[in-house]
Amino acid sequence: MQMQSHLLDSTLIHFVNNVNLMHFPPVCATEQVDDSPSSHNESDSSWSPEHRTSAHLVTGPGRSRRRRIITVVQRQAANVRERKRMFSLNEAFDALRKKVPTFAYEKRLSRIETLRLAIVYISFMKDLLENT
DNA sequence: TAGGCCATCTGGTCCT
DNA sequence: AGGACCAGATGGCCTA
Repeated sequence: MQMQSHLLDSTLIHFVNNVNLMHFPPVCATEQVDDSPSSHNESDSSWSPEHRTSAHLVTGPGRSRRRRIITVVQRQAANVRERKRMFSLNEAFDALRKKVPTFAYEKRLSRIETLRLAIVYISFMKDLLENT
């Protein structure tokens, strides 16, 4: 048992040494579509603080014309929900970071690095299982 | 100082 | 109708 865990430890060290996140193959090169409805900025005359709480009429082709009126209170509540959602997402990332092997002195993995390392680690362990 | 990462805000869309 | 999810925009912080 001890020998087995030692074997696993050395294999993991080997794995960590060999993994190179910088050369992870790009998964999906998403097309850049420039019809983003949220690409508002200060130069947009309709975008003033007074208009921030009123829903904009969506007129783009293929877009729903359904319009949703959002009050300041609803917007603030939605912001709070979004913060909570992102917080729980980050908690999940932290949990995943703890499961993925890294050296202690290494800087904290970013979210994208954590995901990529987890993918590599899972396939590594899968191969290990199949070949023993 | 440029680039990477992250938090936050925001509006659109989907789902209940 | 309203919450969840998503993606774009933006600004701050940090590091090479």
